[in-house]
Amino acid sequence: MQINHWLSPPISAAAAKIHLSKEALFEKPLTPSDVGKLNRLVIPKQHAERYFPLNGGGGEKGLLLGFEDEAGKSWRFRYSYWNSSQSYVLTKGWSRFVKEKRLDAGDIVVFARHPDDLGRLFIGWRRRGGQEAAAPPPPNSGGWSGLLYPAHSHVDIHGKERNRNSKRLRLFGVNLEWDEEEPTSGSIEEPFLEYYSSHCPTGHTAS
Amino acid sequence: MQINHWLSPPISAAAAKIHLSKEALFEKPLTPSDVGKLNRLVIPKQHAERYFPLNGGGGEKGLLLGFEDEAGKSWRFRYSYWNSSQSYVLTKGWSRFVKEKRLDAGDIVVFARHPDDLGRLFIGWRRRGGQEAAAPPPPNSGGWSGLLYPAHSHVDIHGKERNRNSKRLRLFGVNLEWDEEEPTSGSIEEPFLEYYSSHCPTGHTAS
DNA sequence: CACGTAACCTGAAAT
DNA sequence: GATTTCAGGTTACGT
Repeated sequence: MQINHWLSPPISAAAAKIHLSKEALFEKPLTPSDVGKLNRLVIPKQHAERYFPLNGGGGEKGLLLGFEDEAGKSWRFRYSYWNSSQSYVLTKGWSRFVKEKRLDAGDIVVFARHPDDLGRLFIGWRRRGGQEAAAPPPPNSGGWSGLLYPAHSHVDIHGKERNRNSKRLRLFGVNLEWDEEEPTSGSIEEPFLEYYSSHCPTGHTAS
Repeated sequence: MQINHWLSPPISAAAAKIHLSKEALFEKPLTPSDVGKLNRLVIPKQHAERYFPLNGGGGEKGLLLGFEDEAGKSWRFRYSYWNSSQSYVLTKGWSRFVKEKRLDAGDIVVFARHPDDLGRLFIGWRRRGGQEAAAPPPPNSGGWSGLLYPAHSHVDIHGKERNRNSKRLRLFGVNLEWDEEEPTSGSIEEPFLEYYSSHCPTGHTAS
């Protein structure tokens, strides 16, 4: 069963904002092309236009987007719109990210931003679902050194990525979403932190 | 056995200059990309910077280089530096040359200049090596209506192209280099002229 | 709007 | 082992 890691159960958005450092934007399950020789990541149009708008003036040659990963490492990607395929893509720099993180088709890339500085972007990832609950994650099985909360009220509601067994709760104008099945025992935060931070070089663990 | 056509045996540079009309600069064995759909010829950096320097002032958008072929026909190519690949290229005009000369991968393009007018450039070519010594060259098997001598004293001394069985002689400040094995019978000039000029429409043959 | 070509990008290989 | 080179790709754009 897939755990939706950043949509933790009964935490209010305000409470989350206090000790969570990232605002989730969207996820992209990687296609074979996303991790293959095309050296590009297609960003679903609805997310691209909502969070990374290219309003013409943004530059016909696209722009450079800077992200931080779970270790605080900086990643800069060229972001542009391809008329030929009518799609938004990350190009230059993307293949290096795929290689360093050993990403494969089915793995999921997570985009987020700083709640108080919307220009500060983060990129995370996790291994493709199916094994997390069945076995302890191997080292480097996922990346992000912090908690997340959703940025808006309709995360993938219409997308294929939405977990149809999840539950939603609207608090303080923000919808929260989480999985009901197979709740983790004990603290709701520890497994998440354990999972995401076990290999984090900056030491942001749940201790 | 490949004949090094412009590095003829015991001819002094001065003698050569009297009746040879071209100063050899360098050769480029054509890659599949050089003759393919990329419509560009990559000029090895060492040769580009030595003979076709683009000193910034040459124009960030490159410059137009004019050459004469074996028939005296004028060819103009756009010559520029690609920052992305850190390489010097001939672009505009190149594909027409490839098509007219029927150049294929492995064929060799030869660059030369006028000894007394260094701004006068020549471009020649020959079919890929391996058959010249084994069989008489077919019509249109190579192009250049003149003799060549090396432009400088260290042609590929450190490169892979240098024939390790060749001999060198320094005369008048110019190193000459030639193969000792399998010397051509008779005149040292006739095979060269025969080979390069057999199809020359202007009739500059060895007659 | 299809085609030709300029410019950009990357991986592999050489150094 | 980091850097440079360049062959082989890509997209973008002008005609």
